[in-house]
Amino acid sequence: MSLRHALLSLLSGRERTGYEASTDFGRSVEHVWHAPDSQIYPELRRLADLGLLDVDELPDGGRGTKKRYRITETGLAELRAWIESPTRPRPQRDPAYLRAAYLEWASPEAAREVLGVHRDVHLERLRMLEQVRVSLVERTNPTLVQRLRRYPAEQHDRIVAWKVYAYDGMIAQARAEVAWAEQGLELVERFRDLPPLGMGEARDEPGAGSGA
Amino acid sequence: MSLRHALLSLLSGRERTGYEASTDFGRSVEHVWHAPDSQIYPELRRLADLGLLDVDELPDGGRGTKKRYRITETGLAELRAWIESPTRPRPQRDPAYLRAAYLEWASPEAAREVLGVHRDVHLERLRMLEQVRVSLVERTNPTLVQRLRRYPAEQHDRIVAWKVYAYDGMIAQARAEVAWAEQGLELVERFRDLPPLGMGEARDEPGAGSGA
DNA sequence: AAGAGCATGTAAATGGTTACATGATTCC
DNA sequence: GGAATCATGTAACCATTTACATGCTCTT
Repeated sequence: MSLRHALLSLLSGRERTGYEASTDFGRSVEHVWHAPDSQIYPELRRLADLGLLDVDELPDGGRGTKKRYRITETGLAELRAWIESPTRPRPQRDPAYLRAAYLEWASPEAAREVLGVHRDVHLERLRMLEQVRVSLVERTNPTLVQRLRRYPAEQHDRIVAWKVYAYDGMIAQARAEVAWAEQGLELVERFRDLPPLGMGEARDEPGAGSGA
Repeated sequence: MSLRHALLSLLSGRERTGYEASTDFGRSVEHVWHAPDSQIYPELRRLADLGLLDVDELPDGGRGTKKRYRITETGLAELRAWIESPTRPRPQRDPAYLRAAYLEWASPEAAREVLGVHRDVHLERLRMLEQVRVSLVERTNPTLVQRLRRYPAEQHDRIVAWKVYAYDGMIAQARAEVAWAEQGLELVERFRDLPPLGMGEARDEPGAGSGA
């Protein structure tokens, strides 16, 4: 239910057309909350229906119309209320950790591959996050620059600080994932020569009648 | 789509009735993959329909029947194939990070509360994870003990090692969350005296016609 | 006699994924 | 002439959440 708040967050920076919202989303909020276009356009409309956004239909040179969305006072109040309310953390549900807990079933080659991909994916994410972090600290990030223009200079440090803070957290997460994958790769080597597990060696507990 | 594999993982340890599966799930796999009963029972049935589990209906002393589920060769093959295949990481979608990125909207009191809850939740999770880790290393964890009974002693170290590895990863994550929350609490104090952000000071960019 | 544990779910709603659909304009 | 970008979505499906539903047995 937070796509809603991701969009309100974005639109609290400046008004945007649906298209701008969806592309800017992909460049900024996306790193914190993923959503495809097919979710964004309908959600913008729903937010407008609820009065959290204002819409203007702009003629779009023969092409049809585009819509300009602007956050309302109600929308801002909703955003603020959400930001100020702690919510339970999302329940644990990460396939990588489930898989890791049962890697005794994988061949050493497959385990190496799985953990290698995990490391690489998070290394790449790490590089991306670090780049964005730099653009925030240097205040060259376009989405941030536009946001700052709306607020007095005394507010700028704080606005930037929370963005950087969020990225710092995700950077720490990404580094932890990389380190974890590397530990995993060491474990694979430690058990490299052990024969694979099979159902063959399964022995049923006495008393657990083997059906038929 | 991995509830399926969470259940196959659990049942690869030993056969269970639906009820045992759902309670044992809550004690073990749950820490890695959350699912409520209302998902578990129907999924067990689906897995049986697909031939990944065998079912025996056992009379349950007047009460009705209970079902005993046992993983099949096909089920084990499916589990193994899933474990050996890397999957894309789940897209980023954590409300805590979205919220953090816009904490300039919160009052210092609310921000303190939000971050404090985050820290406490993860501290508690951390303690739980560390306890389970100990029970794995000492091999007193009941679910683990039952699993080990099915495999030759030479396999035990590896089986335990991957479970511990998964918990180590989650422990690192929990610690990172706690540290991150604490950094956040420091940031709150740094901006304690800055007036709140409001829509009041919003200035529209020139050219962005103020509607109506 | 009450409460915990055994034993099993259904139903409705929400949220997210994937694939598809359309057509203009501007840049190379 | 073709690709990228602008500009919107719809539809079907799948997974997850939340709330509810039922009734027995064993222990205190």
